Amino acid sequence: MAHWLMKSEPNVFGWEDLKQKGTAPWDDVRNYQARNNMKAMKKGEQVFFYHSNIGKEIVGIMEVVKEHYPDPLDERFVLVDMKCKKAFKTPVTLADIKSDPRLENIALIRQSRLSVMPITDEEWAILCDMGGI
DNA sequence: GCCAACGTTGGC
DNA sequence: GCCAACGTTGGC
Repeated sequence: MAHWLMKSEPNVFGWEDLKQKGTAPWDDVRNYQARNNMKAMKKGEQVFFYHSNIGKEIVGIMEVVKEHYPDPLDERFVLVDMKCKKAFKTPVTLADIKSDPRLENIALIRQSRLSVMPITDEEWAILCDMGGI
């Protein structure tokens, strides 16, 4: 099973919004690399939720409940449905991630503008541990 | 508010 | 197909 990370600005759509809804479509991705990653997501895979701009931290884990389908607003792109799974006990900040040498190659740092990216199994385990779960 | 990184657009 | 101009993301 692959692992992923998705970014959202919490003032637009944050962890609390997903928690309240339970399940929600992940929309507004307008970048082909990010879209290709969304297309590769399989039902049941786990995804970190990262708050960009405000907070700059991983706040929890969600799960893919519906694999990619066309974006009704733009057929070049796709949506996936995500379910709120588990909040981190302690959010893991970008500063925390940058200061850990084990995470120096994480896509979050290496490709700072990418909004949907794969996370290695090793990175996943480290980040879950840092998040207290 | 600034700017680096980088993706997209459009003229040629 | 190249590349300059431009727009966007996202950290600082």
